[in-house]
Amino acid sequence: MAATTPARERTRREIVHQAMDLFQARGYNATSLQDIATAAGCSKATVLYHFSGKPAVLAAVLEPAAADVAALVKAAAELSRADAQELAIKSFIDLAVVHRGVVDVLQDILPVIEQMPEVGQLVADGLQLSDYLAGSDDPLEQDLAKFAINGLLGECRHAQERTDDDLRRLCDIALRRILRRA
Amino acid sequence: MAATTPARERTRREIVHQAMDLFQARGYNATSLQDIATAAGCSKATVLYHFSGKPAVLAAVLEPAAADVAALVKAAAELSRADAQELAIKSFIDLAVVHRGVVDVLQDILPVIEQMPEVGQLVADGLQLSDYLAGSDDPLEQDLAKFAINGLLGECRHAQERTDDDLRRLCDIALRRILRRA
DNA sequence: GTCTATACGAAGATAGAC
DNA sequence: GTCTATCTTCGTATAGAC
Repeated sequence: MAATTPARERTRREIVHQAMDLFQARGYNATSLQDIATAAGCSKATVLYHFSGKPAVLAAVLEPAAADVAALVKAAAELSRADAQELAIKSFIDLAVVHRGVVDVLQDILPVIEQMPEVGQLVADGLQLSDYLAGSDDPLEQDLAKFAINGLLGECRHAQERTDDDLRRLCDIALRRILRRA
Repeated sequence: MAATTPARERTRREIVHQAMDLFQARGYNATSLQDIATAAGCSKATVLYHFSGKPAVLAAVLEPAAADVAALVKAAAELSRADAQELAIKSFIDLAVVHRGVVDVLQDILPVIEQMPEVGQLVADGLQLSDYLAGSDDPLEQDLAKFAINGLLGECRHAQERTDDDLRRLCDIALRRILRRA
């Protein structure tokens, strides 16, 4: 099979990769297109050739995580409520740990997340997961599930130095304590 | 006792008040000095007459919460470890609920909080409280305390519609579940 | 595809009049 | 104390050459 225009793809990938690192380290707001271009070794104009604007770069950065979350939501929909909760506990932790860089990025755009159609689906899927996590329609349990998610996401922020397994173990304990599924 | 130059104080207070509302609604980064000035009914230059810059406005906005947290840390230092933990559970919830607007604001400056000397003391006091909350030197309990704080702060964000008592009750349940002090 | 050069606007901050 | 006017810097985005 033929390689798909290597030059174009290589530059594009490098832009997304560097943008990810910068968004994570300094936050989305504090990162300019110039910063991204410099880190990627190209010019601002090149970034804007590949992406329609800064929000489009953000969407590309979030895309792998958004796809994983969407797949999880779809899988949970096939299960019974109890099985969906157990899957949500296990898999949500996995996703938050593996994509913890994305968690950092999302944190920074929270105040304006409603005005970003690029992340709308990801937010909607996250809320759906919160529902599966609660395991029931009891408002208290629903609130506790949201509480747990906030704790989980907070724990995965700025946790680059931790090993994946350590972080997973901690989050599993905390989640099961809150949800009383220990 | 003589009133302290009412005109000056009145304008200053109005600036802080409006800045608080704007920081909370749109985030610190997304709020300009012009926005604050317009909301306060004065000019940008007037804002900069009262405050040395945007970070100084932020410091003034955070000041009441910072004072309360500092007082709590000081009070906990006088107690036994077990009593300090119980005080931390009760009072930290109170502070987070009462100052939940400030929690919103802090959220937005997290990525750059290290570069803001204005909030350094508040952050340091928060970490100290996390220590009291853990109740022991066990690294797992320390991590769980941080997890709990993240959940607690997350719950207090964007919670303007909730009553104080509802929010307090929910946070108390969640905190005691995580810390196993139910 | 990628670049340089540039337009355009908004932000923080200052100067000086009133 | 508060204003208008201005400066400077920096952001996004576009135009056109290579």
